[in-house]
Amino acid sequence: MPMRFSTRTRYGLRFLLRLAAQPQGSLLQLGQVAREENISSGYLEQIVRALRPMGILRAVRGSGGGYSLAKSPTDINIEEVFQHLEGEISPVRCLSKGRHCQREAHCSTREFWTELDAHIRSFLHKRTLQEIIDSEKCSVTGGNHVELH
Amino acid sequence: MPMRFSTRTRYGLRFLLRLAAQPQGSLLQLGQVAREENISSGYLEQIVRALRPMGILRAVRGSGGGYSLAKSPTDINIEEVFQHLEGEISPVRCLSKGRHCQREAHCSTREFWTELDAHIRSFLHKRTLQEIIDSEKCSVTGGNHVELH
DNA sequence: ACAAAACCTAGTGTAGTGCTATGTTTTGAA
DNA sequence: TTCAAAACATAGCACTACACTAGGTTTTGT
Repeated sequence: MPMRFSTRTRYGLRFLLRLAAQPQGSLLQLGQVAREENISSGYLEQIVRALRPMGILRAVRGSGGGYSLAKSPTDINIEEVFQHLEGEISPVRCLSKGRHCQREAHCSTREFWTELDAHIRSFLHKRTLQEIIDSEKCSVTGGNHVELH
Repeated sequence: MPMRFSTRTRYGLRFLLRLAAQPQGSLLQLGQVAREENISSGYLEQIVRALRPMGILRAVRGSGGGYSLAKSPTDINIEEVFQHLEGEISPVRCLSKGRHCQREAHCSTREFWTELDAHIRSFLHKRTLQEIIDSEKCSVTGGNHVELH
């Protein structure tokens, strides 16, 4: 039933959006996000760890610490974010880099999967974090905080 | 790591392509496809069963029976095929029909997921089985039949 | 009658998801 | 200099979905 992004990707994206919503330079604590988004903080820590190599996070350790964005949301590419969170985004395994499919040479569907892969990737590649912020509905009715996870 | 289509979808598509490659009206046996594509015939039967409600298959039972396409490949839509094989194609669960997500009203990412969903769907919706046949490479080197599954 | 095909259902090993538990290290404040 | 609060880190575990296998039944040509 999948062909789905995991919670890792969904939660990770939401975390980044929270950071982006903060005033420039101010720190946001992971625990607070976890509480507000109703996500286990231990789990969220793992997710955030996957993002660290990207270099888009500034972390301040110790009491009073927290996270902020190290780059502007306009410079944070969603394809790259998803690659770090999801690991890989190919719609079929034989397109994963490093993989070598034996059918390759005479596969009747490879061309199709390649095109689909490119189509999805190009969508993600064109997007930045800022664009997701911009596309948010203005009709945020706020108030209750019953979330799903 | 997924965000992947399952083998059901991949095998099912390959089965349909085999049928399409047959001369008009002639029958192709599932067992033969299974052997040639190196797929378990029991598993392929389950997959083919999922396609039956679509009405694109003509099955002849009994000895000497087999399958053929009940529609022209130009009239077989890939989105519909995938929906039958995969069950559902939403990149996130909360977009599945019938599902009601509690975050819906104030979700900062819903708009984004909706757009991605539409983007993938439109790609699949535009395609027919015939177009996949046409996009096959002509460089089919044939000969060896070492397949992966 | 028999074989060969389509048709059908239940069960099963494995991998990956979505966590929890349990730490260690860093740092500001008392 | 102790304490608490934060980031940082690793192992393990329950559950689900995937990818099958096993073992049938029904239909039909020879």
